[in-house]
Amino acid sequence: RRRGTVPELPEVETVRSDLEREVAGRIVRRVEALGVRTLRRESNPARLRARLQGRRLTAVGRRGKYLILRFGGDDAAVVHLGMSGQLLWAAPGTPRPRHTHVVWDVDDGWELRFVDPRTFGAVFLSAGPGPDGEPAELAHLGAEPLDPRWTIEELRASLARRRSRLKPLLLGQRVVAGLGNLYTDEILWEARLGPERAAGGLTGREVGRLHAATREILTSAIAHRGSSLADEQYRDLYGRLGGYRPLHRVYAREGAACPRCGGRITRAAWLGRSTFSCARCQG
DNA sequence: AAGCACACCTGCTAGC
DNA sequence: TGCTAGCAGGTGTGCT
Repeated sequence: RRRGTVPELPEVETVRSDLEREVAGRIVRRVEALGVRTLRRESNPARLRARLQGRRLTAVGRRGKYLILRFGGDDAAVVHLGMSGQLLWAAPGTPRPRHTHVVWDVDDGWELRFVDPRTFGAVFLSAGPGPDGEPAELAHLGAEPLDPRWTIEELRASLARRRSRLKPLLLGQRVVAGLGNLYTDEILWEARLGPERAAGGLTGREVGRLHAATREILTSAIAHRGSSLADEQYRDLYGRLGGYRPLHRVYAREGAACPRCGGRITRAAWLGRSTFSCARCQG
């Protein structure tokens, strides 16, 4: 079976850095919002036009899997790629692909396009920054795992006394932001921790391994510009594939030998999703 | 209150 | 060969 890649932190960060280099500094001439479901919260096409047209995109940020397009002052548009969303940089006159839901038309005629067949993605205007300066709508998100301020102690404290199993907790975005099904499996393998371990039962040493593995896997995946699997669904701003796939240790490798211990990698169906792990060396 | 089930959606694939 | 059921999964909501 072909298994898909959906954008998680490394893929979103790759798009963020592409946007920062390519689109930041340009003025948005026109905004078109064509998607019925894509605009979320209080946003609608008229409000998007009123707030963004004629404005300069000053910077592009990221929080978890959310992209933040900053337009100066407190004005920001938040983009989530959902499961099939792509932000694509397109030359003037290039035909728009199917499922193009939002288009930012910049000063020289190039277009930033939000293309999203499954419409799980989202675009909305932020109502304003929260206490941390990020859009208030993202205040529920947990730690930013590559932020140097994220410590082992903070992770230990947020896992303590939690009865949830490790994998669902990491997928929940409230302890750590930005992990999805693929990188959670890769991180738990790297940390030698079973996905069904009770989160509150980790030793100090195991919390340290989880913290280090999270940083290591995400940093490596960003360096390879993210993962694209067989469906070639994930693309960067220029439509190119990510290069991290050959480095996957467990994800979508059911039946293969564990690269660490030679055990058999298994797939378990869980809460409506797949979990890949090595039962022999993940304790 | 935390943890879980479920809805949302399209493209692709296995299986008849 | 043509059709369809099933799977893939991030997030928000609502129930227990």
